[in-house]
Amino acid sequence: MRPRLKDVAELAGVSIKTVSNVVNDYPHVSGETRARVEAAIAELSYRPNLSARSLRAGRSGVVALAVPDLDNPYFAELATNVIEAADRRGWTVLIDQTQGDRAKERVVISGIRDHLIDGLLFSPLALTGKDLAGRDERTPMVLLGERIGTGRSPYDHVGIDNVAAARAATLHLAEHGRRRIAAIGVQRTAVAATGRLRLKGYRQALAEAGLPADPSLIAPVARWGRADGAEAMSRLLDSGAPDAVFCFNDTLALGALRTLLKRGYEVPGDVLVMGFDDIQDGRFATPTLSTVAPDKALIAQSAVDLLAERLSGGTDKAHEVCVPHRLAFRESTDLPGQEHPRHPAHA
Amino acid sequence: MRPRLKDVAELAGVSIKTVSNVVNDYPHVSGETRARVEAAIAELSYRPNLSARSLRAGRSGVVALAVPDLDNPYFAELATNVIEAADRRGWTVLIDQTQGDRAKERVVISGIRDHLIDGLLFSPLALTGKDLAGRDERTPMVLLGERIGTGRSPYDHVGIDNVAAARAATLHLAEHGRRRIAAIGVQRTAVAATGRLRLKGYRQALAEAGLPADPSLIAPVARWGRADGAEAMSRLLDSGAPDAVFCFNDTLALGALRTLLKRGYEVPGDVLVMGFDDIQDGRFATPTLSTVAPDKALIAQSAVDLLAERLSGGTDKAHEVCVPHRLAFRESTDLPGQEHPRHPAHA
DNA sequence: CCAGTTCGTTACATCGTTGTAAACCAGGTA
DNA sequence: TACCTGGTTTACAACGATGTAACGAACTGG
Repeated sequence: MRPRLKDVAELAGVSIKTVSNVVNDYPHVSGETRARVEAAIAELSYRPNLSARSLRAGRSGVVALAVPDLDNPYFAELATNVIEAADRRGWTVLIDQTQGDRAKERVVISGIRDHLIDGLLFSPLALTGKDLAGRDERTPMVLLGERIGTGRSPYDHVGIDNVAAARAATLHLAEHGRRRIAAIGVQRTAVAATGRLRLKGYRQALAEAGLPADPSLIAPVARWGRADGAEAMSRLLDSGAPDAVFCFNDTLALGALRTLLKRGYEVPGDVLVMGFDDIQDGRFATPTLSTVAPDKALIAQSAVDLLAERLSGGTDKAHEVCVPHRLAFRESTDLPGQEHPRHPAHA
Repeated sequence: MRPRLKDVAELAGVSIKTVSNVVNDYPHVSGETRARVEAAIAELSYRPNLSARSLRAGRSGVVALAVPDLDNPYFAELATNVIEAADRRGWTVLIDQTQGDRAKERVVISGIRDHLIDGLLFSPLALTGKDLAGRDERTPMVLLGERIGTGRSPYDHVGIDNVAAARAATLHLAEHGRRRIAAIGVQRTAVAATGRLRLKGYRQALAEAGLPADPSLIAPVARWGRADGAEAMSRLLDSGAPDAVFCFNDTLALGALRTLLKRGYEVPGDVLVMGFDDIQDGRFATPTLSTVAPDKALIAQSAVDLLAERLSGGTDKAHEVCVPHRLAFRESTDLPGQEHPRHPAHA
């Protein structure tokens, strides 16, 4: 079996506690004893039992990150950043995939892993305020991205200003003189707060630019995947072509781009395409994808910091962190005055 | 504080063990007692302490998945599948990112999380056989993808036939009559067994097709990202254009594709492009990316199954599982006789 | 009516660790 | 010599859950 403190203690001829003291760098251990214990530890290649430790300490050093789907590059990149930020604090990250499914999301917040995780970083899609209200508030939770419920929630939240970002993105399209600017990403069924906020920003921009709000230019989707974007774009083209399209995330945009190119439209010549999230794929698509770039590293870092504050018994008041974003103008919107190598085959 | 068995027991007026029996569906509990206990559990919303359980049981129900980088869609998709397969067994997955860094990989296999995880699913990049030899064999480990060392390793391994797959992919390019078939993905510095195997398959195919092995057509890269592929393609074009390119993974291929289109080449007209991994991005690139499609779900499932067998004290002999793959021919290689909508702007 | 069986419940020890408090052993002071 | 002081080490009791063995009660059959 695996060696325990007891085995090390016997081999070194000291008490269990002394070994524990050595392991934990307790100061008052004589050099000679320490050496003997360390030799014994090495010989048996002893490793502390983390389960016992966390039972004793009431802390496990593990936090959970719950996201809809790692297949989605945005969440994969977010997870990468979260894992790195957690690592800096010596935490381990455990990942739950909810598929954006309400039942699964409910399981995640229900404390199913209570006592295994010290905290939860949660990126919800389908939960309502009611679901949250029923939650036992034992394990601290920080919400990422989507804010749940309309009122003041008791949970820390990290996000970006979706309305402002969507507004700026849409305005950018309008500044190119485009007048039929479509939007892809509204979700009819789900709670989809994020989608609603981006829609709001889109509408604000249209109004600001003096453009009519044509409902036929708003393409609903079931999910935010590439296939959904492709299919939605197809519908838009069938029902009267737009001259620009703002997609609520990059995977939708890549899908839309695919449809456009496949059907012979030139991007950005015929249709401008703007995405949201700044996933890596967009930087290597042809044309490269203009997008809203949230500071993902900062989102992850802020979330981990908030959680750490909660864990150390910090403030009661729920914090609301708004992480900055910037717009990345690339070939798919071909901003004049900036250098953008046109695809020569189209030139 | 959080309720323990003891609190529930007191509330229900029974012993701790009886509550435990109810929680664990132990058969011999009278209906009346069970009801009372369940009521108490609900009232306190008691949750078992998983740390205590795993201390007692010697099992945590947590397995670790160590991959280079979730940013890479291949590993993100693999992780998705692993999490699903683990979920079916009631396991939780904890993710380590190694960045393909040898030091970090060594930490992962060194049992740093001994006793927290029951098993390890490991996708190594940089480790040598020597690193593995020094490992304490306490936590069962299953290797994914890369096989380590040349001889028989004591570890279970799940992978695909890289040589055969690369050979088939390259032959497909040759069958189109292309004679200057480049390869992107050789890594000079690292261990990179996978890259070597795919190179071997590539060479076999060239020989088989009676094509000369021109070393200037082999483009080395530092890593397997999009930027590396783009840059390698650029070098290939500068040093005498190839008429087809086999990339050792899809991100390299997407990078290469980007460079080709940016520099005015037509794909597949001027240059055929073939990738490896079948990540989702490739299906929505323009042109869509032909690729080798390993059965990722089966890889994940097999790995989890092997680990489960080890955990239940299974066989001593190391298992070697070879998961089937298929070739996905898409627009970037434009297989004649198959329907492939050409990009109308190019038609 | 009692031995034997089953059922429901319980006390206890244990998993491996660490905080607490107390014991121990110098060496120095009174 | 007796006492104190400080560093060093130790015994013990938790943390919360569960397997074991044993208990009393209710039931069976002879």
